[in-house]
Amino acid sequence: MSWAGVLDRFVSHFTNRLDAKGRVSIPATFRAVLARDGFEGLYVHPSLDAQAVDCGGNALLKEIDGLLERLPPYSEERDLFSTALLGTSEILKVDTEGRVVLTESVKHHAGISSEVAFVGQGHKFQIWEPSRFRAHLDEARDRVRILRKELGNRTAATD
Amino acid sequence: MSWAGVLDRFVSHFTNRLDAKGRVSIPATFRAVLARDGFEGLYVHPSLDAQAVDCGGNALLKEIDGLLERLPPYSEERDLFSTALLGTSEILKVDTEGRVVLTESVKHHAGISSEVAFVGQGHKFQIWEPSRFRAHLDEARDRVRILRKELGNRTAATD
DNA sequence: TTGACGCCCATACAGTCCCATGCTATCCCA
DNA sequence: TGGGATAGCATGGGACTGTATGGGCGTCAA
Repeated sequence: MSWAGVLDRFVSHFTNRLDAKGRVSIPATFRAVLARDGFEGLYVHPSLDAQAVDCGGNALLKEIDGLLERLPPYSEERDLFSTALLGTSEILKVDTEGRVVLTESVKHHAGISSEVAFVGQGHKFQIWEPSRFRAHLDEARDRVRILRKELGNRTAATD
Repeated sequence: MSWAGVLDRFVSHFTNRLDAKGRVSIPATFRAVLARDGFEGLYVHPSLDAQAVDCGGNALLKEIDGLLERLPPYSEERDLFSTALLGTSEILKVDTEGRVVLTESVKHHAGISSEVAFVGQGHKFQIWEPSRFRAHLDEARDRVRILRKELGNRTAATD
């Protein structure tokens, strides 16, 4: 197995605690990916579908930008996307210890109070309230199981 | 901070209060973008399809110019657009603390009384009455979910 | 003169920086 | 191979700085 490119992706998940000031450490491995990406700070925006918040750097920003650029200026479509994507985004500062302060809106959207789950998703990662993430994960596993059965006839499942 | 490509975009949203003199602080991060843009003051005009006011600097002006240029000269269409966009525009002065005084017409169009929501939209930002913005945002997110599905075939949507 | 506006200084608070601590996993050497 | 030294990481907390906000004062124009 080749490890090339692995350092560029957010993988695995970690749970860290908020301190009294509302700070939480970004997992060191995620920080390394962000550093490679070259983005200063942490770009975040509430997920449209889940009670989670998408986080990342230039890779995530580029994805969003690419979506917006396809829409004609002054179209209502574009304003809607800008509002929903850029207007709700935030750029969090990362302190020298690699921590961020989550804003109220971020915590509210994800239902976060004392702990935060960081979940790698390749070019980005998500933050969740830990118990909600567990529930989400269980559901996802179930659906994967079903999907794999359906695919079973056509493809050999990899380990 | 050294955010190439990020500092020149309006991102995130903030809510600030009007003081007794009718002044309101432009969020510091937005001021930084305006400074980079090089525009003196703040260019504003009522949004065409929302109860909000579009604000920005040279980048916004350029977009408006570009839009008008694409319309046939001396056409009724062009007259209408230039009236709606340029005729209702104002250039607000920014004081040494980074505050502006909103004109009556601006406040009236957006229904602003005591608080102002600043909403980043990339090359420009909008100002809203906060509760109206919340409502608009809910609607915008709903519609983006739908639009994204329709666009799904053509673009890689964010998940 | 009065009222609106620009300019300047004052202040509270949140955000940011910097240094300290405990824990764990890793390394090194006997 | 075991056990102590070491380095990296999550976490805590004090000090300071920038930002939003409030208010005073002079200026210019009706």
